[in-house]
Amino acid sequence: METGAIPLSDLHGPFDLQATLESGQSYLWDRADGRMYERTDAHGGDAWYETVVPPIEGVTERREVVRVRQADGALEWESTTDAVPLLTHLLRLDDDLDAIADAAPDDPLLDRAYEAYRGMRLVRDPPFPCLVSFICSAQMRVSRIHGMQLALARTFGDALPVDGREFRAFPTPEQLAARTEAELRDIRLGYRAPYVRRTAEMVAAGEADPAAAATLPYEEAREYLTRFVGVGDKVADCVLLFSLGFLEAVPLDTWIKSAIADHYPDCDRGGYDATSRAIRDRLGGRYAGYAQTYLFHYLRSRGA
DNA sequence: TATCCAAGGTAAGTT
DNA sequence: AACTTACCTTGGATA
Repeated sequence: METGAIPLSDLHGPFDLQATLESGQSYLWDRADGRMYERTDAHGGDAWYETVVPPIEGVTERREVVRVRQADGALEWESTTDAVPLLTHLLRLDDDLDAIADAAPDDPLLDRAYEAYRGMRLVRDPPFPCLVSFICSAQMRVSRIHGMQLALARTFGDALPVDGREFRAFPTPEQLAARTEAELRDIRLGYRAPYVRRTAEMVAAGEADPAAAATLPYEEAREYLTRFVGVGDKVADCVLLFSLGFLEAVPLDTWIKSAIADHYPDCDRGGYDATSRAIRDRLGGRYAGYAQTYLFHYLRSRGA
């Protein structure tokens, strides 16, 4: 594999790899030491993370393996290709985090969240794996959602031998569409099994394409994604935020709902659409999704 | 050791 | 359009 390093001094603002990859945004990376999501807040800071990336329009033409860790003020990487453009894309290294944090509204809770995990970036997952991840996320704990994606890759994905090791690609829409509901239930997807299968079938058949939502205005894009089975407003917002670059998207999950109840009660407008607009506005509009993700990680990881 | 409960919701059926 | 209910599975809490 090729190797290299990206000095963090090249970025706009700080960077925290562990917070970025273990904050419940992406479920597609695996931690090489097997200690993903463990509360070893001693530091865990220099662990290797690895993933297999599908072809991405304008970034990679083939499937590639990437490993990355944060050490000595740099992102060290190993990859089957030059990983600089790939990591820049996946980890949003071009985001000006200082500017984003500075533009955030003056709010005591949000200030604490930004302060606690400063350096956490939003991710940009490949669309189909992201869509499946969040279909699986319904009523699940973060660590189990991650386990489900690993199981999908191990059980149904292609093996990629590299340097004597075997990596597993996330299954393609065609591969998942070819499985039965029972086979998906066998790896403990539960009632999400038919949702994943049907959605994979829709994508494989060209009936709809999650990436196509990227060209639509935000609320139309959310509406578009809900055509997939198992995708409601919340899951659609997650895909828009964590894959398609809609930084204004605010997924209304259990944590943000309790934050609304406790801290922004006037933003509760009953339905999803209206509440979404109100909290998006309260969290700064354009980068409201960044604020949401900091709040989510802050509230969830301090066991409030 | 046994039981209960909630976990980054959604779809389908009622009112 | 707003409100109920069922849905797989399991780690962690409670008895």
